[in-house]
Amino acid sequence: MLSQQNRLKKYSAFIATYKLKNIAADNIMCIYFGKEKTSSDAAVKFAFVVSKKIHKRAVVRNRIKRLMRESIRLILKENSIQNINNYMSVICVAKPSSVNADFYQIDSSIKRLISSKVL
RNA sequence: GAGAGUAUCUGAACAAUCACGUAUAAGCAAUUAUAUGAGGAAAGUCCGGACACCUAAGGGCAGAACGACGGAUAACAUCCGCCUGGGGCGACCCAAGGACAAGUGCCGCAGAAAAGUAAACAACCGUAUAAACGGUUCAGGUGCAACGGUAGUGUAAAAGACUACAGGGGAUAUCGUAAGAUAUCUGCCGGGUAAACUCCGUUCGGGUGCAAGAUUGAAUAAAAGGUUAAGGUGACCCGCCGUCUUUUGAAAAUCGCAAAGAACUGCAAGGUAACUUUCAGUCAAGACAGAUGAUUGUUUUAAAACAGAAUCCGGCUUACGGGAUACUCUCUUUU
RNA sequence: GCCUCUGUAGCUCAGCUGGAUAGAGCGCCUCCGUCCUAAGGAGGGCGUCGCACGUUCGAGUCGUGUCAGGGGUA
Repeated sequence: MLSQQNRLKKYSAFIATYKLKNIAADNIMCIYFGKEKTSSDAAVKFAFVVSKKIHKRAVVRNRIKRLMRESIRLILKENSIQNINNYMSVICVAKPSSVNADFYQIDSSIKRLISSKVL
C-alpha cells in the first residue's frame, strides 16, 4: 500500500483525470494521466482500478491491484523514472488479460508505459 | 489385506529487506518504537434473531410460514432423541411425514365405465334355434389406476353370500409421556391427486434495514401549500394521529463500530443426546477509493484447492487441496 | 449492503396462471422462378425448455435447491 500522501481519494479528482483522456495503453492495462504539475512540491497521486468485469472473484482482483501498487511503490522508492513527477494524478486501469500476468510482466508494462509517455 | 460407513481435526512454518491498516507510548511536528492484522466456509443472501428509526403501531381479517411424536434454544425452516415408511448383505443413510371417510375441482388417449351403488354397445347364464325377456359383470379386454387381493365353498351363471390366509379401516385390552407397538374381535372394504383449491393444528401477522439512525456543520433556518376535511398510518376495514403537511438542508467530521457478549477457552456437575449450570481464564482484524502485500532464502515429497471481513450473532446451503485421527461394517487370507 | 426480475430454436419472444401436440416472426438450408441476383411461391427444425433432485401415471409448466445474467436503491 502506498503512503497516504500518494493516494488519490476525491471523487472529483477521478472525474477530472478521466475527462482529460490522456491515455497510454497496452494489452495488460491502461493508464490515465492527469494535469501537469504547476509546483513540484506536491506528491503524485495514484489510483488503481480493477473492474468486476475482469474477473468474478475478489481474490483475483485484489491480487492484480496489489501487484500494480507494488510496482508503483518501487518506482517511487528508487526514483528511477523522472517522467512520473510531471503529473498531478495517475490512474491505472487493468484489462482482462492481466488476470494471468505475474509481477514482472505488470512491472515492465507500467515502466514502459510511463517512461515512454511524452508531454 | 481390500472395499465401505460415520464423526472430528488440519487449511504451511521460519528468517531477511522494503511497504500498508489499527491501537498504545514518546515527540511541537515530521516521525520513531512496540503490539497486532481474513475464513471454514469470510461466499450464496436461504431462514431465525439482536439493534435502530418511522407522530400513531390497538382490534379484526386477508395473508405468510411450518406440519409424525417428545425435547433443546433468545429464536428458527436449525439441532437432539425416538416412531413410521423406503434404500442397503451390513455399518448406516434418506423422507414437505396432518386430512381426499367435510366440500369443490382434475384424471388426455384407450375403455361399457375414471367415481354416479355404474353395462348404450359387448360378454356369460337361464327360459333352452332366433327374436324377446330375466339374472350377472365372474372371465376377457383397456389403461398408471377398474368399486378390494389369493385359494376354495357355493350357484343356471355369479357376488365377502360364506370359509382360510395376508392387507387396510374401526373397536377393545396391555405397554409407552407421546407418535406408535403387540394381541383379540369385527365383512366395515369408502379409487388417485392437497409440491390442486381447501379444511385442521401451531406460529407470525405495521413497515423499513447500519446507505438503519444519532450528533456536529446549522441558526427560535427558508420557501410553498392547506384552513375542519385535506393529509398521515395501513394490502384492506374499524380505529388512531391531527394544526400541520410537503420540498430544500452541500462537502466534510464524530458516533453507531470494533471494548465485554444469547462471546470464546478449560475443568467439573446434570442430561441417552441436543443442551444447561457453577467456577476459572481471555479480550483477540476493523476501513470509507476501502489494510493484511512484494522479492529472496531454508524446511517438509509439494506450497499448490475453494476462496477476501464491511453492524453483529445462531443456523442452513453451496465450493474445496493434500493429509491425519477415532469408532464401526462387509469380504478375503493366515493362526 | 439490501430489494427484485429473467433464463424456451442462430436472434426476438409466446406457451407457464389452468399439467397430456414444443410453437410464432426474422434469419438459415433445399427446390421452383430469372440470362444472373432480388422480390415472390413450395418444403425443411437439428431445442437435454439454464442445471440437479423431488411430487405425479405423466413436468417446459408444480415444489425445493443451485448456476448464470439483468434491473432498482446512495
